Amino acid sequence: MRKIHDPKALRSLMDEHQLSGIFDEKTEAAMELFAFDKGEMVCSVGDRLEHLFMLVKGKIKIYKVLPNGKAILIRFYNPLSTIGDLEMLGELTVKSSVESVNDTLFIGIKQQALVDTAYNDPAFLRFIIKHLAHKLHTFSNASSLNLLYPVETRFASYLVSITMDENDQTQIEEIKTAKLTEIAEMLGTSYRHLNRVISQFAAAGLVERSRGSLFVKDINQLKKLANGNLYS
Amino acid sequence: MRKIHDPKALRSLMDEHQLSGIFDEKTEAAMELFAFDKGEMVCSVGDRLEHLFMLVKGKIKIYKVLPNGKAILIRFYNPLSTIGDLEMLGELTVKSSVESVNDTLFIGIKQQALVDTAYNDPAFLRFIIKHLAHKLHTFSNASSLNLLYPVETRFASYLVSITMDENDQTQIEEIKTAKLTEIAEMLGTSYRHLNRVISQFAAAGLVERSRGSLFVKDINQLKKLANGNLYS
DNA sequence: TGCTAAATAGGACATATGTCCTTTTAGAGT
DNA sequence: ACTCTAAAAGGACATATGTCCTATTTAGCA
Repeated sequence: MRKIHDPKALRSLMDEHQLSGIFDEKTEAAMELFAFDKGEMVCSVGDRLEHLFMLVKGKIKIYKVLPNGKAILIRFYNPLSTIGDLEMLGELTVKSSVESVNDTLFIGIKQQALVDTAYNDPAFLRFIIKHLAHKLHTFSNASSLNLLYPVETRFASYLVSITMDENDQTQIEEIKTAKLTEIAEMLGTSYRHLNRVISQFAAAGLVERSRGSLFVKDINQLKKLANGNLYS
Repeated sequence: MRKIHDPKALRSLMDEHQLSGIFDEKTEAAMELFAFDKGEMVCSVGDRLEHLFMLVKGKIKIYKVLPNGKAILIRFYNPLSTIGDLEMLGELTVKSSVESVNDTLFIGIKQQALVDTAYNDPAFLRFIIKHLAHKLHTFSNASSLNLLYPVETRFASYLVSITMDENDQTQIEEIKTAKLTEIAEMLGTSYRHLNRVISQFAAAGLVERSRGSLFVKDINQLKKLANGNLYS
């Protein structure tokens, strides 16, 4: 995590996401810009967050570590999304892990500034509520669907999510299988089964596998399989 | 839905749930008491809510109707929970269906009153945020677990949820299988498979089946199977 | 009471997925 | 280049669940 002191960039990002002028000045004054690198953890279970973050650029991955020690993918977030809203205003410690999928930028508000100013700014609080509501809604969608669709569909969706950026442009076509095991866990399935699905995709020409990497070959077909991109 | 004009009861329920004095007077003044009967719908998909409700007594069931027309259980709520927060402050129309499991009481705040007063009451907004955060948290828990546990576990959990009241007392032991088909949908499984699980439970003496009703015989054993009651 | 339609239960088989192992491959180190 | 080890791939079989169909029961009604 790097703090970036660049008021002009901050202002421009706020404009881009229509954040300017809706909060009171004290809240705005407390905002700073932060950058995370690809693969960097934004927060982990048990952390005590020092900032409330609003994702303004890049993509992040939310997952949960279960009692049995396994991780399961909850979803991806694109801008504009908030991180730490639960923790700041409800629970105490982080309950999910958040990882930066590519290079990301966040607008952050320090905990103390929240207490001093944003806590009493109805516009800010309504902003948070709106985003929480959106999270809850998309999340309940995703998870009902999760229950209903096979791993094949979920994996296609995962590939699409990780391959497309926020403007629906193909971003990467090669996926480093950090460990396929991890992806399997994320999808709530076993490594063995994920493997089967990959073989199947490979046979159909949707992906190509070589030396521990996956290459997406036919993103459009994958999109069809994904049934409307569950993880977005 | 019946509006109940009983300021004393309202006051006493607010006390019981530590709601007194945390909002500003205008917000409090806008609160009214509502009752729903067992089985009554609190809201359905597409509705435009006229009130924000806080469940103060009884139990409600949240489910979602999917594109394919099927319904799937999201969860049960006990007091104190809010209904309509998303709709009032984020989305426009109701996205999930809410049904009163038994006789319930809600504190309601009319939409107009929200706009006039509660919208600008930071304490109230923080209250909503806290409850949204809790929903999101418990919900993400439940749904990750859902992905991991078999129908057997989910059904045991369903039985426990519907059988226990908010004080963990056994409430009903007979379950009218309104239509087992519906329960199957709620659990995201097929009628056929639910049937298998029931037979299995019956064979193990956990439930008894007769003339379209289910009788819970061994709630403790069911609790064990439920693995910590996913739906709560 | 007997008849019929709908609800319920269950049989047979197919598919999705999990578990456990074995084989193959890719790289690191010599 | 050779060997060794860990990651990756995949075979074999078991289990969970879905689909389709048939048998049985229930409940209303003639």
